[in-house]
Amino acid sequence: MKSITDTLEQRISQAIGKVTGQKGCPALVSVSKNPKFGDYQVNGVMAAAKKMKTNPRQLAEQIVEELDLDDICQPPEIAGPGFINLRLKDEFVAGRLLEINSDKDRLGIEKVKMPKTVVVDYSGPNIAKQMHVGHLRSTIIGDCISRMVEFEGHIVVRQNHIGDWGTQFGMLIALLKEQYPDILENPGSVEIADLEGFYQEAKAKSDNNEAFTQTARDEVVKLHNHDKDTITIWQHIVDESRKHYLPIYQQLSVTLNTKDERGESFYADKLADVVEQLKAKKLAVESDGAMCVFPGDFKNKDGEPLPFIIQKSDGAFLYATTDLAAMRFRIDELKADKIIYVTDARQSLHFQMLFETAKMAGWTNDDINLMHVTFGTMLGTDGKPFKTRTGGTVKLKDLLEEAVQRATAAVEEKNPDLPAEQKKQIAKAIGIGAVKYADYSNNRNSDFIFSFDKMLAMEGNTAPYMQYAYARIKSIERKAEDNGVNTQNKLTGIKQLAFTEEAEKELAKMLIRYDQAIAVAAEECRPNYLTSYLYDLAQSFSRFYNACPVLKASSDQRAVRLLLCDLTARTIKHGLTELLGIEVVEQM
RNA sequence: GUCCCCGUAGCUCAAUUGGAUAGAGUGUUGGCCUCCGAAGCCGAAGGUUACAGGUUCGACUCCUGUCGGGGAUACCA
Repeated sequence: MKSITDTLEQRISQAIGKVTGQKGCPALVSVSKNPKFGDYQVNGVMAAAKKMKTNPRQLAEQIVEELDLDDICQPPEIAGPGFINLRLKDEFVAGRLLEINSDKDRLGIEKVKMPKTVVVDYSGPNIAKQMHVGHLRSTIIGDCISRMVEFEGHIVVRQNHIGDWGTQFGMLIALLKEQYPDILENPGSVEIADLEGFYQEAKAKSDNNEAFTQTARDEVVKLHNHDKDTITIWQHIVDESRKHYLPIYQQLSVTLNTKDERGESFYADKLADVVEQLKAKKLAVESDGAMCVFPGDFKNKDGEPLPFIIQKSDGAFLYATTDLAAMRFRIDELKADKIIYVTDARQSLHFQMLFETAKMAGWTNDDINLMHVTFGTMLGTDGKPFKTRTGGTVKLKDLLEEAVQRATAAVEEKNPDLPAEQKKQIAKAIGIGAVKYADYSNNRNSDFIFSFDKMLAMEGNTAPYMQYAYARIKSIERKAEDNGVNTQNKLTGIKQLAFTEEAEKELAKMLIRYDQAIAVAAEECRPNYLTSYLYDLAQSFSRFYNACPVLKASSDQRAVRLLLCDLTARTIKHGLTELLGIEVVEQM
């Protein structure tokens, strides 16, 4: 079914067009902030009046004359300088709820009619090292974007642009060869249990031992020349590394898989061609020994044109080259209509130059939407970059473990009598959910202060609050079941409902807005719009819960209220598990 | 120097991109459990949206400038 905002937007825009005789005067329908102004408000009349050089209130009256919204709204009201305020009819709201109720999978939300191919580039860990907190935001924000866009009905191609080809692999290969001289005979027998330790060891040796440094350099050259033995060892390191980061994706309920990996190594043999073509197009020129493109009018600190360096003076390629190759692959082979890059804000200049260069080269055009989705830095409670007490980087694994541990303590305190296995599962859902939700609920552009205490707080806009709201509803349904009322049986095939209490209506109106929340969050790539909606919904439910007894209500009322409970639970569950990748629990 | 992001209640943050009286949480404070899970709900207090101009019916939002914080800025990614 079509979203209410879209329906209203369409009909009212049409009426505006008819009255003014002009195209391009959108109705600009939005949800009213203040209930005094109804449920939805039309903001576009003032702009249209300006265009027509006419009185906005009069224009609004003419538009209202022309409007037929009787099936949806009560008679529209004109207010202020020329707003049109709309109040939904109870019957319409009830009808919507019944439609949502009858669609178990998609809660009545239509798929887009014209699916696009959307490439989402996110996570992208440097796999020589263990994943640390710096990877968290890209990983989960990108995952939520992928899930939302996919749910809308677009074709999402996830791309995990892993760092698997850098110079650091030279020293890892050299060290592995040194420690296990017979590794080539049986690479599978060698395990790297402590990836980070192994990296540190290689780095220390590289810093202090010239002979080793030279060997490492030689290995890089061999790697890039596809030397068979070196490639074998490299592949082994990649495989070992994968054993470390795939479980973290799994723990985070991140949808990335091995098949989504398309890292630096994949593009390695496409880089020379990128440079050749840019040279042929006369875009790349030599400057200070390096091959550079000078896109746009970016300046360096001396006020001179800023180069986008695609080949170093020693002949090596850089991430600019790789990103250009990747963009060509995504547009030419993956047929991307849109590419979303989820990386921190510090890389914004790089992406501006990348996009500009690709445009100059004719590798992309205005039909392809290139979007750099930025996010701020993760800070500690002291406001400084998030580090361990000793100043090291925080490993993602440790961070998640601590979150689960803290959640375990909370569950133990609140609900000690649950079976141990269930407590464990709840603690995991709460702990991991808290970490993810805290990040999602923040505006991604702001720097984000990481605080276990805040995110695990049981009150406020947190994962536990959302999970609690869900668990409470499930508790009602269990109680109903005990009284011989099966909620699903009761609600299947329900044909009509009537609201009696204000709290019921408020909750119902929240429920029918879920599609709009997803649409906006996906469009802007802002998960916090979604969490914000879910939180409003949960609060709306809590008010309803306090005001309207469900099980003790009369039979008719009970049916309406059970439906409201069930749809709330399904919406929260869908939002959390399907779109945010956060588990819900039946009890907590 | 140039460019980008940010500056909103004591604190942590929103504000659907130009809409009406700037909202939540937390903290402070007053109330609500013989009633479906109080990890909850209702109320009070708390603001010159850093500052100064400008654009217009209307500005936290757009433009100009100033102050303050962060980041980027030639061969790491």
